[in-house]
Amino acid sequence: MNALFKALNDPTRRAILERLRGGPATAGAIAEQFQFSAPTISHHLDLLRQADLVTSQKQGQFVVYTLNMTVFDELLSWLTQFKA
Amino acid sequence: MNALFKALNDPTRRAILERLRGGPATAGAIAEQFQFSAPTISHHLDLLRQADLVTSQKQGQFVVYTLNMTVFDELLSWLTQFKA
DNA sequence: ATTTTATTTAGACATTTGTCTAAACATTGA
DNA sequence: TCAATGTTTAGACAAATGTCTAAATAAAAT
Repeated sequence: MNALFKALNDPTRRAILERLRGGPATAGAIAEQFQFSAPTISHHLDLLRQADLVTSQKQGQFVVYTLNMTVFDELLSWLTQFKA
Repeated sequence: MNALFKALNDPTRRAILERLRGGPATAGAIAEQFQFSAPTISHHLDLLRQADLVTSQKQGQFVVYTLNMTVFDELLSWLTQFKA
């Protein structure tokens, strides 16, 4: 839960999630979208993975990142606690 | 949206929200629940207010904090974007 | 009036965070 | 085998964050 909120607390990481909503993408393809360096994006992807918001599979020299929507359920149920 | 995620990215602040789920409470009553100093809790409450997650009304020498559930809708709709 | 109680503001300080460049690692292609 | 490409790791650094104590502000009680 901590890792989840931590991961979401950055506009770049949220933008990455939104990008991944359109389907899986390689680290490089994701990085192209932003002005930041590849290592910076790699670090953001790492935090997203730590929060289990994305998964990664190595495909040759590429690493493909995929959105993991399962975790959103956890957030949703935390949230629903307040809807009343 | 930034202030919202920022406010949620702290276990103490989330605990305050859950406390407030049981009804409004004064700054002092909230502070009692935690090991942190009153100024620290005051600062947390300030961040929650900046995110519009709570409102505050002064009542005599007390300040009463109330949960604002409206903002959860915003978060919910951001979230639903991913459910599909 | 003065003191007590409730809360916030100010300032300090250690830790965490987001970014970078340089270097390492791994895979593909010549 | 060597060079190019894609990605991550390591280390540095400024900025942001969470905490504290001391002081300020405001209302209530004596």
